[in-house]
Amino acid sequence: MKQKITLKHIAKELNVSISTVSKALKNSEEISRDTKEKIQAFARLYNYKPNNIAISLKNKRTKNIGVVIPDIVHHFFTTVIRGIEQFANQKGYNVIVCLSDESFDKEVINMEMLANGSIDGFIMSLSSGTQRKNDYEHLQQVVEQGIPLVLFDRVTDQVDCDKVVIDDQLGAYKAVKKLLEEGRKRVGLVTTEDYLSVSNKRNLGYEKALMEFGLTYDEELVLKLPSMEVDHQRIADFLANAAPDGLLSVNEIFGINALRIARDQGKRVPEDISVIGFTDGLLSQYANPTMTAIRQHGEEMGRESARMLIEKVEGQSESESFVTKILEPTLIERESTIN
Amino acid sequence: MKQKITLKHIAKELNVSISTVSKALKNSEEISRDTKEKIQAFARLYNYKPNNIAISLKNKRTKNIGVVIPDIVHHFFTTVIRGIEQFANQKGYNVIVCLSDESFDKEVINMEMLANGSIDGFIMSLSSGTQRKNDYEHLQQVVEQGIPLVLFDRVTDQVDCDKVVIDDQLGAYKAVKKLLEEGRKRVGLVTTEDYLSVSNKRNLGYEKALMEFGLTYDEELVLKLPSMEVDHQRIADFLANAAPDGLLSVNEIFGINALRIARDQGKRVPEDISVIGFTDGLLSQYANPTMTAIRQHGEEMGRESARMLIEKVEGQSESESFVTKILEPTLIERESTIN
DNA sequence: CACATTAACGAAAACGGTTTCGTGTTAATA
DNA sequence: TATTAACACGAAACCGTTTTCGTTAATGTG
Repeated sequence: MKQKITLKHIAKELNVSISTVSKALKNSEEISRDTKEKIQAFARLYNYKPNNIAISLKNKRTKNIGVVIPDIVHHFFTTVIRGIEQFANQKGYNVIVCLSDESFDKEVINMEMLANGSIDGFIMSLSSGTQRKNDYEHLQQVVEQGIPLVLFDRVTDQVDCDKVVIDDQLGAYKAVKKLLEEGRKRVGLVTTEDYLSVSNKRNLGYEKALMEFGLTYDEELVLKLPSMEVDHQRIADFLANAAPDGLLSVNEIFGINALRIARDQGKRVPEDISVIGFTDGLLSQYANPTMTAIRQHGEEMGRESARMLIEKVEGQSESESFVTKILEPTLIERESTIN
Repeated sequence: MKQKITLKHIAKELNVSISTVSKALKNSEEISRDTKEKIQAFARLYNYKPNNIAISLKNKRTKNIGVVIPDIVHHFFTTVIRGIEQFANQKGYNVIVCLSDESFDKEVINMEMLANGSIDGFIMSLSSGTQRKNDYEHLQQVVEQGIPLVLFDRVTDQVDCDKVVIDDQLGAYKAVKKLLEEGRKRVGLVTTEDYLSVSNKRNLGYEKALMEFGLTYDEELVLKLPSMEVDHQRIADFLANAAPDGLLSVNEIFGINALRIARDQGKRVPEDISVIGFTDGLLSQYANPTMTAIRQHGEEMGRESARMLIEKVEGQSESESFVTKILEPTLIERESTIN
């Protein structure tokens, strides 16, 4: 087993000091050509690579960024990670992924683990547990310690930091407008309970579009599910009782299920009911019929988050200015609505 | 901005030495009750947390594990990561995710970055680029340096290390057997070119089942796609020309597409053609018709990989014994086959 | 020849911990 | 009273780098 070689080894072997080796490998002017060549050759021969940990300790910079997300088995988050990776990697950063599993406690634990020197900054999306609890002390702490933080998608205005979101209200508005322009009269909404920031905004967009078309918000047409779990029965009952002729779902999975259930109930899609779902993941593309969707641009969101974070991390500027970047959602029309 | 507090700060503030503080916080017997209480109270008050990097440097253990996978926007890998996270987190480890993007070069770069002290061990699945190139030097190097390595799913027997796979051959065999038992006479296979280890084994299982039913391997019934890209045209041509009445796909996405294309060609599924796809991700569950699938047990694979890796990392045993854990694939029957 | 300058290198501190090995003080023992 | 053991703590090495600040010897200058 070839143990990793250190400066000390090289120094001893070549009868020079550690500092000389260090300088030689950095091509310092201080060291003579002869010595540098000798040392560099030796280092190359033994495949010397500096120890990241030691360097991190010295510079107080790890070149790691911590990403904390609620769930990874979720196409949207997965595309965001890809975007983050893309940008971060190219800048020489590694990505440490932690899953909060939608739990406040896990979110806190993960952040505390990472905040003790393991990372240079955080990119995160709040767990539903955290949004429900409405407690952001752990984020405040991180910010106070001077660790850069970028929030994406599920954000809160109770924490001052950089943020990247899509215009959720606009997205919902676009979708509902599309449905109303099709001539739908009873446009329903499948959403989660109010604690989730994004759902909230999407609900607003839904209302706004209704108003604009002279319709009023009808509670009967809104199904609020308590969690991310798909509750088939409640969706089925909702579709049967409220009898919507258009439907917006705040996420993909509810939308896909609604689509299926509607068909099982003998409704034709899109003739009897047209459906639009948020996110635009693989399921929307491959469902039958394919589902019209609001694209959230996860990859761009990830890249942008990484860009903003790394700028803060590397920026010497102590400027306490935070920006919120708002991406525009795109309506992708497919078979579940009328073209 | 509250800067993180260190042992040195506490020591100075309390007029004791750094060693005393360190020992006191570890509740060492060496330190008097009074002093310990004083120090511990102070540390708690200022929310002292030891610096991970410093500890890592000292113990030469980072409590990080590196996961290198070809792609993250892929349900299977995503479930594996979740399994890894689950186990690793509970053991106090963080997970650094790197994407090779199916590229040999990126795989090498990522591993080299991490191998210089950033992680205690690797869990990885080979990129297609690597399998195509058939070059595993970077893995050999890691192993030689004494860094534990666990390969999962896409493995190679050219590297001696722990491995976790499903019995791909058996999976394909089960699927094809199911199709043949339905009475299918022309069972086709959609696969990738031979360089991918898993595809290879699945092809073998396909052949084995055919043989067992007295059929011979017919090249016309096998479509080998050159990459992971979905080539609609070739799939359509294949379905039209070879006219299979049963189909196994080595991955989900090819399967789903084949299913769609077959229907577009006027074929009824499963009456005219029944389809089984590997992986069993969300698409299989939500396709229309839902797709019968070979479940790969990604989460279990992840947990198992993490378990094996951490055992090696923490095990003092220099036992050079490597095991390959083989998980049994499960056939999940759905609408795309006849029950 | 005395002095200043420069080239080439090493010693040591620092990053933030852990840990081994003293060392001074006090109390117990002979 | 002299010896010893236990107690409570500090000094220093160490992990692997980087970097500042000497230090030495050779060279150049007047």
